[in-house]
Amino acid sequence: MIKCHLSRIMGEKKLKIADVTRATGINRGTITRLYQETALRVEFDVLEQLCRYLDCDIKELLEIQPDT
Amino acid sequence: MIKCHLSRIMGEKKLKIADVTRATGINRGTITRLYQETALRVEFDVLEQLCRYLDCDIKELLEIQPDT
DNA sequence: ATCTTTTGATCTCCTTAAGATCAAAAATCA
DNA sequence: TGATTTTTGATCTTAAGGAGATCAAAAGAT
Repeated sequence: MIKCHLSRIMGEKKLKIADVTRATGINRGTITRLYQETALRVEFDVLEQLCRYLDCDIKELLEIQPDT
Repeated sequence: MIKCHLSRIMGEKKLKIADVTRATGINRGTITRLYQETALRVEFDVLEQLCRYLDCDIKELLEIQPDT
């Protein structure tokens, strides 16, 4: 299972979904899905834009969870 | 730009596309696109299966390239 | 209380991966 | 070398789910 840490990172930076939407131009629905962890895939340019805006690495955003 | 290092990793391990297809069950077209770097997005479960099979981390497979 | 902003929910449209197939190229073997 | 098997490139259709938009409710600000 792949875990997306967007909500934690945004929390740490006190960012709202609307902030990320405004700053990156990424569709709000897309960010919401990643935030809520309902997304099953990701476009490479979305991943890149998010990392750049959040000033983080891919590995900080996406992590492979060990099986439970 | 996001760089996918699948071809290099497969090369190092001397794996063919057919090998990865067989072992992971991922569609050959999907692996080919990642190998040729024509894919524009990736399903999370494909990413996970590839990392597990190749025994690598997401960061070894996907990297954000600095602008050229 | 009113106005603005944010967010959750939901809808349609569109892109592209998934999956399958065919033929050519490459590799394996007799 | 010729025959057989394997691998791969190309391409087509189908389908999944993100893109984009909208509406209403909730939250926040004035």
